[in-house]
Amino acid sequence: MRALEQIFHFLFDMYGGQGWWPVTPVCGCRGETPAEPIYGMANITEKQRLEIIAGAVLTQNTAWKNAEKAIIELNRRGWIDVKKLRSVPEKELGQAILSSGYYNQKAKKLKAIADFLTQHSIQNLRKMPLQEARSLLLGVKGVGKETADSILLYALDKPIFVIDAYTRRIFSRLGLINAKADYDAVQKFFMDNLPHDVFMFKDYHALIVQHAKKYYQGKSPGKECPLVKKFAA
DNA sequence: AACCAGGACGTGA
DNA sequence: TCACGTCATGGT
Repeated sequence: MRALEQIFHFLFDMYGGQGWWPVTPVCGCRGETPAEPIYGMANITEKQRLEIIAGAVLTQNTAWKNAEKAIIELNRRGWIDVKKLRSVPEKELGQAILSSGYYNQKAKKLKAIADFLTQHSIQNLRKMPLQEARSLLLGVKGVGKETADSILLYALDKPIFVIDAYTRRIFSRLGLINAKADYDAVQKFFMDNLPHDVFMFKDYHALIVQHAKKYYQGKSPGKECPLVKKFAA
């Protein structure tokens, strides 16, 4: 099964490297605030890792643009900080992230994660074996499989493949997975057929989102998708 | 003006 | 296990 690797290269040639996770310029922490999202992120800061974790929650079933506004507001208030997230009243936190939708639930989730990070620091989580960190994350209320895996991959640099609704749409359309397959089965399929490379995993998922936004929204998903004629079974 | 966005969780069958 | 309701703002 080389299809998955071939599709990655096809998408990479088509769109180029995506440089996910998109860290906001205001969380730059590199002296100057860059005008555009930072690509590569080999030496990301602790604060940026926390911003990614918060972003993973804020973008749940929400357009990234709306989540991003909330992230910028959190930065503006100086709340991309574990202690701040814990100490600020939940109601105020909700107001700060209003634009991301589900703001009451997400305020609770951010607090739950902040509490969790007090017990298990980002540094410790990074040193931890993948599965151990994963099960700990899944124990946090509001953190499901996709969010946990997004955090593991993009904030903690762990080699795990993120599955989302877009992944299902594209690859079931190609006939490579069953549309009703559960999260773990789809993830296993990708991880069994790809080298476990963190940078590739990051860009692959980002490319899937980019591609899906172009060809898999609206009525008749996948209509003009160039992957279909080349890779559909 | 419906419809949907880079989901997760609680509930009842 | 599985289907379904709930949470909610902002763009098309």
